[in-house]
Amino acid sequence: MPARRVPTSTVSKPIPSKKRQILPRAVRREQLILATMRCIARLGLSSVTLSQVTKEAGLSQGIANLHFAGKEDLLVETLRFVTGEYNRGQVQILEDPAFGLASERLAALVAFQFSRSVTEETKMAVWFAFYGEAKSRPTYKTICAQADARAARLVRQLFADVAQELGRPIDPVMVAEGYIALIDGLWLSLLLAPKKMTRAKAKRVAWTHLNGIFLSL
Amino acid sequence: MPARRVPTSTVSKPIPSKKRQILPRAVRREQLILATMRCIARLGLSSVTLSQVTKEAGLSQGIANLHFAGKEDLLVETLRFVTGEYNRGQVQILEDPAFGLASERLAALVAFQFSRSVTEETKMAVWFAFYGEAKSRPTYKTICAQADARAARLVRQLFADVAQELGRPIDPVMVAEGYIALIDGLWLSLLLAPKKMTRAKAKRVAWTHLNGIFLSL
DNA sequence: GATGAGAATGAACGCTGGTTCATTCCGAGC
DNA sequence: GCTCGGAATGAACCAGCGTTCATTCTCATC
Repeated sequence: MPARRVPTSTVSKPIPSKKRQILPRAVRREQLILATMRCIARLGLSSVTLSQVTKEAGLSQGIANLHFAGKEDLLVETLRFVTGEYNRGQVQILEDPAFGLASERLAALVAFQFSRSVTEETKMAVWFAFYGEAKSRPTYKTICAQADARAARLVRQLFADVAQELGRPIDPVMVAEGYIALIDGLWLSLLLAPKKMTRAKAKRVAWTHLNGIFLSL
Repeated sequence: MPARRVPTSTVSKPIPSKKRQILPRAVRREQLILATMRCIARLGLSSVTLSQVTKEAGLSQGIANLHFAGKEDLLVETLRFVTGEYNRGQVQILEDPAFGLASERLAALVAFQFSRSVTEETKMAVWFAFYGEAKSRPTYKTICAQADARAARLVRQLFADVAQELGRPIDPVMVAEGYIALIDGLWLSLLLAPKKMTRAKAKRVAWTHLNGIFLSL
């Protein structure tokens, strides 16, 4: 059974409409956040400028400060956007009552983590750009830590269920830690060396790991 | 048998000497590189300024441009410094003729990868700061890719040896890919959540993974 | 001790980028 | 169709940063 489709946004440039128009605050904020993501992926977090972002969004220079408290706030909201989207997708799978077996749920999780939508180049570039700065930026660090903690909790629960289902005495905490680290590392390969690491290959590596964990003697 | 000690630098602030003095170019360059590392760890790659770096090094404003082609060049050399040091350490273990068994070599590798010196906060912060920007900076990307490729080659060879030694039919390429991803992910945890992920725990997670790979049925 | 080559300094310069705000103009409500 | 609140604009402002270079000072050599 394939995992139910999780609603995720795609980050591509919209058609430019020449005429000035007034739109709801929420729409403008999202336009700017998506433009920011594209800019981060193209230029890197340290070279993103507001004039680049607003040009990318097809809007005027000053608009970022109209809908966000400033550049830093826009960046923080961009990070929240990415982590929030991922967390919602994960929750949707891990709390979906449609799954009968925990192992099916695990299969859905793996599929989700290496789905096109999650491993989209732009999103992963944003993700790791913020991770790279998180060490020295308390705000980023907090957001990342919260997202990680939420994700870890779900994965631990899932692994405990799988272990019970298979009658295997594993330590869910340690195993979850390892699995999450593996996924992070695979995403990094996917981002930096997409020629060498494809989605399919990454998925196979993840399964090899899981088999080693759950089917070992 | 413990792995032979690999010579690695520690990144701590030197005693400030008030008097102006003339030192060899190589010394000045290293001073500046080490100061840059500390600044990146403290401020993040996107907020590093030359006046911060030179102040950290206890030197004058213009000195960076005297010994490096410019700020960008200093940053690139800093990245090279970190990747180079890691690669040399790895090579030293994996080509040390003193090891009899491949599995002992593997144990030494794991010990090295989670040694104090390698997992020093400052170095890992620098490492991931550059990885976060690598996507959008061809120069960084190239250096990271070369370092990764060198590391991967060594690990593949080692895994092939271990597999043969244990009489296990594994695919060294896939297994190496997975192991490397795991290590990267563990380093990330170590950097971002040192309260939750300690060196000892990370090592145990790595060994659990390896046991799953090499001792599974 | 004197001297010169060049290492080191740090003030000054120009540019870049975030922020501000006077002005423009959209569109909901009457 | 008119009007007015406020969304959107973009030029101007200014702080901060990288870079330069005239000047200072060190030390190897004689």
